[in-house]
Amino acid sequence: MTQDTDRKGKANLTDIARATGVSKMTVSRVLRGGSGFSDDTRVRVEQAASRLGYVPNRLAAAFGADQASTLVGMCVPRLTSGLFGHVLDGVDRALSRLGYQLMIGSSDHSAEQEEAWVRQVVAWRPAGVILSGRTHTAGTVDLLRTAGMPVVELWDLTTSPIDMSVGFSHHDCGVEIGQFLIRKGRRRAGYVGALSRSDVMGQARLAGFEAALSRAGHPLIGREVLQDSPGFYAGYYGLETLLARSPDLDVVYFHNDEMAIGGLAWCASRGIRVPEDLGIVGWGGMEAASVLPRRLTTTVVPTTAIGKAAAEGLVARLKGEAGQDVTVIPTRLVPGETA
Amino acid sequence: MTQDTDRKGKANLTDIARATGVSKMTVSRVLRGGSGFSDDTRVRVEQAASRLGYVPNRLAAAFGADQASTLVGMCVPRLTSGLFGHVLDGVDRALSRLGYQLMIGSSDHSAEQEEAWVRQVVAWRPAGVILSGRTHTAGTVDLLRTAGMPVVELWDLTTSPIDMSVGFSHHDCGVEIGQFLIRKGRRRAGYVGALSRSDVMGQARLAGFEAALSRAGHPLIGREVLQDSPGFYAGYYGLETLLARSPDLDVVYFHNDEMAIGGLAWCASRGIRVPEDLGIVGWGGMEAASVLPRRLTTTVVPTTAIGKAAAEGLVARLKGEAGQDVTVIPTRLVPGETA
DNA sequence: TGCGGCACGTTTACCGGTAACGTAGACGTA
DNA sequence: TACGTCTACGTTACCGGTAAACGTGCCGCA
Repeated sequence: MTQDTDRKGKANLTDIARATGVSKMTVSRVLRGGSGFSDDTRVRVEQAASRLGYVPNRLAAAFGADQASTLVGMCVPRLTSGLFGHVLDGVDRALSRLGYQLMIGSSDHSAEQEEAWVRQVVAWRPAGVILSGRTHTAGTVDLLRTAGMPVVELWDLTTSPIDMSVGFSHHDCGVEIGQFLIRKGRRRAGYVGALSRSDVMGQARLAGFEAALSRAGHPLIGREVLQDSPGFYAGYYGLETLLARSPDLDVVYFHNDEMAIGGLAWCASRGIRVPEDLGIVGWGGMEAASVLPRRLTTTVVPTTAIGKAAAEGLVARLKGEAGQDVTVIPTRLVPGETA
Repeated sequence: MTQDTDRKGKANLTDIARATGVSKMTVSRVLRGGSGFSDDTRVRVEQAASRLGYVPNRLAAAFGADQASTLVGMCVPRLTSGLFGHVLDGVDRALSRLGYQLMIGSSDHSAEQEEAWVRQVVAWRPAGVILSGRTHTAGTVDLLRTAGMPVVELWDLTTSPIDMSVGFSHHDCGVEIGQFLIRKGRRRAGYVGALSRSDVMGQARLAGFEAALSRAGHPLIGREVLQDSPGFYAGYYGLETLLARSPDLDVVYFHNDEMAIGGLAWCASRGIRVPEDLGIVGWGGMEAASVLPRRLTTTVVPTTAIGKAAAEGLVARLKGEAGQDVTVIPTRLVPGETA
């Protein structure tokens, strides 16, 4: 009795087996909901388990049955990004519903930091890994290939994924905005971005934007890319700097909505009318953007859906279901009233 | 030679031992950087390890040496919250620098969902757990107490933590804003909030706010608490609803900055002058708030610092250093220009 | 010459689960 | 009665590390 009640917080299968008078294998079978035991045994095992405050040891289970654990690793560029918060949320909801646990890390837009994280996380023998973007070091790819676990690359589509890819094309977002602005009659476009380390995805949008403008015969006039985090301040001061150099722009494409809102704030402070004097275009689909006095012209990214699709694709592959290698989750251009 | 080069992605200590001609215990010591081996042995082991593409198995390590793993669990109310994104970032940076891995989950402001998550995560025998808020089920507390691992409750301070507490008092935030508004001559205050499930922390701010107003003899006139997520929309329409009922308010305290910005947008659309006709006060210290045409009156929360302090406190306890049980990270009232 | 001590190892046991296989008894059937 | 089959368990081995205990050979020193 004494050893029953003084739960030291560490009852294991053997303790339950002893208390019940069966073998620990039988206890394991009952607790995992298998078969091969009587109803009477099941009840006695369950009671003993709850009386002893048994907490299963997944470490031992995942290690012993050397097959897949229920751990999934995910690496995002920045944890402070509102967009990736929604992606994470989509992943987390889908995974926890399916009984998986999420390990996260951030790369700070550095492929080297991503590799360091992958090296750490692979040591935990996770069931699968979700990465952001398509730019990885050779070491990262090697590590994941030899580990032989499902890998989803999300956010920026690639036609030759390590394993699976979920997202959209950043380049095409830029192209779409470029064509849209040309149709709206804009002819003198500028760009304001921010480069935290090597954010290749923002660069891909810019490249698409430039390509579309050039094809239309009205190439990009000026650009201002700050070495700063892509937030409101960077947009505010970035626009100021850009217009000091190129005062005759008629529209500015921003790295994202936060920066575009910073740009709008700067226009408001200088009495510049939007969109009459200057068009302002963002990217990302921040919630804030849709409640501004004027709806921001931007590209809305279905963040939660991307996270959900990535998680579900991963789990499908784990269960042996043949899923698609590349899943496109389309973005949506919202015309808004600022361009 | 063949078995050397055909790495099936699963070399273990025994393989390296065989390749090097030493025992696996010696390999273990070398790879963990201990002592008790010659320089020659070290070099040969390291070379064999890299040649075989050895990836340590932390599952086995954490399980075998049944002492602490390097896993840390953290549960936040919502992954999509900008503030908690920064907290997560602070935790993640501190932990990864110290060699720990982060497992996350979200409770959606539900103590029951938090308990379900704790039950999952404790099964992984993490080194420690970080929770958000001070409201937990009895089951959660029990689980963590018997598991006997360090626990940090962050965000909302409690004087009787499960183990450790890092953050500030939400109640005091409300009191401070209440006193501030009274000093500024406001006499007819309202409140607009949103209640996603049981967000007790917003309620604590409201309670503090009301108490301060009542003590000053000018109690809260009206409130509007929406059953919605506390974003821009909720602030916009919440203010509209509140003012329809109580048109003569002279200041409104919002659940957070997002909602306050929604409120500002509504005022702008109706030609209501801020702060002359109506004061607007937020909470949280969103980056956006400081670049608005008028700086928002709000309380800035040092989110990253809280995350960092929580992670470092946890690790300090793991290393046996005696840390504080309760760490106060003060918030800062920013007067702004909207009240 | 013998002894202690150090540097450099090896051996053994074990963590807590799970897979694979073994087995006793009940029951059905030819 | 002999044989097969099913149910409800028990036994054993093993996953890949780690801790602790236990060898060695060589050195210096009394």
